[in-house]
Amino acid sequence: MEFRHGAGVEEPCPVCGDKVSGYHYGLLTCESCKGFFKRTVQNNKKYTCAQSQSCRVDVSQRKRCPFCRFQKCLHVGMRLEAVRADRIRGGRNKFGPMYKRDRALKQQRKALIQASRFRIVSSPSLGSSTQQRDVTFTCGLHPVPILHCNPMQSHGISYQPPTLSSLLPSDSPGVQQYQCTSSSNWTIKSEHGNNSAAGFDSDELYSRHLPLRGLRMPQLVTEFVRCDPDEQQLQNKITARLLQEQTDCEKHGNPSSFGLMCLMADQTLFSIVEWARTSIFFKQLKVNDQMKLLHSCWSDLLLLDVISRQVLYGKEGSLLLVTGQEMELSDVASHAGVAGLIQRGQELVEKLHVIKVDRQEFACIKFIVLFNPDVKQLEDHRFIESVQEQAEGALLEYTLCTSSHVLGRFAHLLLCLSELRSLSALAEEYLYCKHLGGEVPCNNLLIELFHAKLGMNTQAPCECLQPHGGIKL
DNA sequence: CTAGCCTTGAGA
DNA sequence: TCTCAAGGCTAG
Repeated sequence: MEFRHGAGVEEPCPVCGDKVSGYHYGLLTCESCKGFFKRTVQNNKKYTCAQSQSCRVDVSQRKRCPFCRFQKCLHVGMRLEAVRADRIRGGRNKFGPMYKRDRALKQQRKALIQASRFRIVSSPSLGSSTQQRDVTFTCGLHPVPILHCNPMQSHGISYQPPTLSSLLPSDSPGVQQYQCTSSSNWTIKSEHGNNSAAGFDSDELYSRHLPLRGLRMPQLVTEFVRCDPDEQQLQNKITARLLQEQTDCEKHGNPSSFGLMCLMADQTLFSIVEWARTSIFFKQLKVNDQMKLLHSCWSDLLLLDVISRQVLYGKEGSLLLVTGQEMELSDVASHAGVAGLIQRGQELVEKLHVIKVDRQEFACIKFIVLFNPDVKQLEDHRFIESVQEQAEGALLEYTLCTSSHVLGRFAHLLLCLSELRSLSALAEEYLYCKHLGGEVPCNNLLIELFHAKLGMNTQAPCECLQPHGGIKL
């Protein structure tokens, strides 16, 4: 039977990714997984896995290992008790109200996301912000005011960072079993309310006017936050690396503040790659897709890292660096070529600060940015799209729980994300000018990623896009 | 054994 | 009466 209820129709089967045909045994699945689950339970089948009980289950390989397929059915939340012991056909079971709630929730979420997107597309303020791009953007080579302490070397540094491809695992992680594949396993409320598949009570979604900060949040948000590195550890790590660079290169003349900033950005990019590499969902992607995603969004993530630090820990009027040091914003902004960028960045920080965006929301936004299904030639496009949808859904549910404004906060965050992307494009432009002026230290990840992105945009083959390619500058 | 299609029947 | 999630059937 075709699934004809509108909402959720585009969602893939959480077990194998095939087309969903309706609610079966607790959640939306495809016809084949429904049949497989029924046969297994009715006939009390016992399977064994010839491998390590972590076989990939997708449309093409679902027949290979029934053990792992059944494990995945249970993992995503299919209900044994929905298979009737008496085998009586027809009628309705006790899950009816649960399906109804889930459908309503999905529809609500879809409508809210669409409404938010519509607002973004039609927002005149955003249109103008993109048009405000500084066409007279100068490529001035004046040094950016330096930090208050620890001036560090940048010119002439024999800096040899690993390439992006060497930071990512060379083998395909695709063989790993998906660990958390469907939003269904935490959006469906169990019949009795206290034993939903992953602990999230969908009734909370309907009491969105109550301030629920501090109460249970969507499990996916918890998962996203768990992937985030500890700020203090990150600070220590990057400071140590930069100090090492400094001692290695003390003999190479006067330090350039811009070069120093590049090194800092470079180190931050390493930490971003490390974050992505070890994050839920991302580690399940093939290396080619991982590289394409990172090549596409590195500058957004880098800027998001800077901005989230200002919002969460920063002080007004100063720029808090990843090393914990502070710079006077007026000093930074006085530098030719970045004034517009700094001002808009500061406005964005202020907006996010006013609405008190928290770690949880930044964690979701990072996943929304990383899992961009618009990136060209992705192998696992459907999975990437579903992760972005799940991240958007998690953010929406979180904002519904924490804000009294149903759509306002979520829409506002997406608007800010749009502004972030616009700003990061501007920052790339600035970096490109600096690069042409020979001011960006060579052999750094920043430049590798920058060139990779240029290659993507022009659709020209770029060696940096190759999984095992190195830096060719 | 799989998976697409068919039949059934309680509840809205 | 209609819906749709159960179980059943069967070709491949």
